Amino acid sequence: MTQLPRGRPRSEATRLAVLTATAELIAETGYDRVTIEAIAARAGCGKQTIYRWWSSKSLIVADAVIDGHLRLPEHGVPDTGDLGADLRDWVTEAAASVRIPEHRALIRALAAAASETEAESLRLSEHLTAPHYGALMRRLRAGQARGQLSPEANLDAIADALLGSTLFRVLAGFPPAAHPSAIVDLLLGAGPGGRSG
Amino acid sequence: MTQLPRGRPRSEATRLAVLTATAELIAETGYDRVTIEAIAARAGCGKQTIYRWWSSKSLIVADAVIDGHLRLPEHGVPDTGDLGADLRDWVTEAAASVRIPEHRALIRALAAAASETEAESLRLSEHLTAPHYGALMRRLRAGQARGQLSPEANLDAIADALLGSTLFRVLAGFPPAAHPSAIVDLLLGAGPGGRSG
DNA sequence: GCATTAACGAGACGATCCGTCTCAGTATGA
DNA sequence: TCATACTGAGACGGATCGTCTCGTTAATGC
Repeated sequence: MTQLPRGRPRSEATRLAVLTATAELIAETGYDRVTIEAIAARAGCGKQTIYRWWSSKSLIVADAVIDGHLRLPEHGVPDTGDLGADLRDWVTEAAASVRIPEHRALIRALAAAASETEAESLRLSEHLTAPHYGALMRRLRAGQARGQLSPEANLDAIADALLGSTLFRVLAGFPPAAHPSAIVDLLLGAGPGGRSG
Repeated sequence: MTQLPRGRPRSEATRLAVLTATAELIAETGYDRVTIEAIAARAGCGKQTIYRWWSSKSLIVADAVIDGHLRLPEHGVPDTGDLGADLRDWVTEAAASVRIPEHRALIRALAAAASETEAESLRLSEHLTAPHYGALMRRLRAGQARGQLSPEANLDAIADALLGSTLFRVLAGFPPAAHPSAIVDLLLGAGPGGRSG
C-alpha cells in the first residue's frame, strides 16, 4: 500500500541534531536570538536541510517539544482518585518546574512562537496546548463523574484558570506564587468543607 | 533644583508620531513584521531619533500602551459595591475585547516582547502588568473589606486566575470562552448560595 | 544678536540573517 | 549500474539591524 521511498532516506541523525541544537540554543540565548544559521552550524548540517523539513523556526520548536528534547512541565495529570489532591500536586509541580530557568525560557519561546502569526499559533496550539488541556479536562471529567465536582461545574473555566494562572506568572515576569495550590481550593469550592490539609 | 535643559528639547510631536506609527503598523502587520525602519519612515523621523529614546522595539510598544495609543482591555475595574457583578462585567468586557483582532495582536506583541529577555519581561511587567494587577487587587481588597470575600481568601490566587484565564485563551490560540464570567462564580465560591443569574 | 547646546531628519555604512539556489557527494531501490 | 532524493557546504541578493556622520533647527545664556 504505502509507496516505498526511492532515493536516499532522510537522515534521522541530522533530524535529532537539529532538534537538540535548537533546544540548547533556546536555553542559552532565548527564542528570538536563535537563528536558523546558528542551528545549522551547531547541528553540523546545511541550511537547506533544515528548510527542506521545517518551514519556520516555530515549527522546529514545536517538533523539539513533541519529540521530548524540550520538556514541558504540564505533561501528566495524576489520578489517584482524589481530585483535589491530584490537582494540588499537579499545580505545585508545575509551579516548581517553572522555577527552572530552562523551563521558563521554553515557555517564553513557545509564547513567542505562538505570537508570530495567528496561523502559527493555531498549529502550535493543536500540537502542544490542546493535548495538555485535554489531559486536564479528562481528569476533571473523571472527578466530576465521581461526584467530586458539581455536575454543573464549568470545567472549561476551571481548566482555563489552572493553566492560565501558572502561565500568567511566567509570562508576566512575576515571581512564582507563594501558595500555588491555593487556586485549587478556590476552584473546587473549598468553602463548605471540601478543603483537605 | 531641577537642572534646566540646555539644548533643543525633545520633540513631543515626534515622540507621539513614533508611538502612533507603531500602533498602526502593529495593527496592520503584526508585531514581528514591524521594523524600526518602517516606524521611522511612517513617523517621518530618522532612525537615530528612535534609537536615542528607545533601546528596543518592545519598549516602544510598551510606551505606546502606557501612553494609550494602544489600548489594553484590562484598564479599569468597576466598583459599584457589588464585587461579583463588577468582576463579571470586567471579565466579560475583557473577553469581548479579546475578540477584536487588533487587541489579540497587541496582547501577542506584548507577550513576544516579554519573551525577549528576562530583563525586558521585568521592565514590561513593572510598567504594564503590575498596574493592572494592582488595580485588580485593590478592587478585591475593597470587596474583602466589605465582607464579600472571606478574610482568609487568597487574593493573589484570585487575581492570577482572573488575568491568567483570559490571557491563556488568547496566547494558546483558543477561541474565546463561551461563558467568560463563569470563572468569577467559581472563584467567589458561588456554590453555597452566592450565584446570581 | 550671537554663541552654545542638543535633538532633529536623512541616509550611508558594515554586519547579520533571511530564504533560495547550486553543487558535488552519498545512500537507497529498481 | 542507474535513477532518485537527501546530504553538507556555501554563494547569492535582499531586508533589517544598530552605529555613525552629515547639515539643520530650536532651545538657553550671555
